[in-house]
Amino acid sequence: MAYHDLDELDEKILNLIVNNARIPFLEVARECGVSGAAIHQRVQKLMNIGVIKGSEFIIDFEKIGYETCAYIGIFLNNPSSYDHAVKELEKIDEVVECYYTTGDYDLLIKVYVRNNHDLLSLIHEKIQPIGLARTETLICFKEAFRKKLPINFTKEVEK
Amino acid sequence: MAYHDLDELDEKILNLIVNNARIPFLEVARECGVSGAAIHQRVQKLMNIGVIKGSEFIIDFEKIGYETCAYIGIFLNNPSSYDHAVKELEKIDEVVECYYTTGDYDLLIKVYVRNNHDLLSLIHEKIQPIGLARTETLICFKEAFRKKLPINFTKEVEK
DNA sequence: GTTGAAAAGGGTCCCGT
DNA sequence: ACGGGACCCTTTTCAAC
Repeated sequence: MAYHDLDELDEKILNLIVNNARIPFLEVARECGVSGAAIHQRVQKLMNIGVIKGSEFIIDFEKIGYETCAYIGIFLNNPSSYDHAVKELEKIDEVVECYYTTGDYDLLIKVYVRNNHDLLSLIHEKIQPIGLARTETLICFKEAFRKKLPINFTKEVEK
Repeated sequence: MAYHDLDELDEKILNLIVNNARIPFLEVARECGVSGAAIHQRVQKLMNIGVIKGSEFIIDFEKIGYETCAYIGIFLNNPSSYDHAVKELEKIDEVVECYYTTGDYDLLIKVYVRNNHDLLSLIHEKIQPIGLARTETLICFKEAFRKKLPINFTKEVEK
């Protein structure tokens, strides 16, 4: 089932719940003018088809001691080592996101550490030993903003 | 109030709820061996001090038609234009994250678009007109994984 | 800061349409 | 696929410890 089979109600529900996972479904129901059971069914459907992958609380990692966030571009020695590198990177707690990329790097990862000193240790003692060609680090010293893509698949937006 | 004032119970609660915003607090209470009211109060406190910034449903954007994700490194013409650039970038729907960075770029942003064609339009028609020196695009053609940092602030982990 | 209980409200399921 | 309703569990509040 693709998103083409989803309708305006699915879209409205998604936009209502995406920024607040704790919103009561009955409130969503009232907003949408349908019953709570309908919302319940729709959300269930959206989870079954994988459009909704889960929910999470958003934590301010800076406030709990992880004051350094960085992106690290990774160059692999050879293409065959992709899977191995990803598997090893996934084992490292501090690595929270990992992408296959085109362009300069082979992989791009996002990491959280307590401070710059820990960043260096992380790279030297955990990331480099995996067996990469080279890495390039980009420290994020401030998150300017973070927001959600408006969900919109029923009518294409005009350019 | 800093994270140093948080205790093992706060830590345990955070680890239990961070990957499931819909978990009943009573279930958390049972896991932690305290009352539901205690969990309720703790979560309230964690929100008040900003450790919990909110909650969200995790959407698979690929499944709703946004098949291209990219990071774009931005070079500004001059340092004074930081704030203006950030303000303008925030207005663009497709830009979902923005960081001040050290290293090669001045800013790093994350964008979601429907396809590569839309990525080009986005850069040429919305991002470049803000008045930047140059941009460098890095397309993520697959998210290898995404996970959460284990929350751990009571005892420092040994290296 | 935590508890237990009470009141209010939401989640879930089943059946009828 | 949706609505109504029943049942049960959860959220939220508050007095008391």
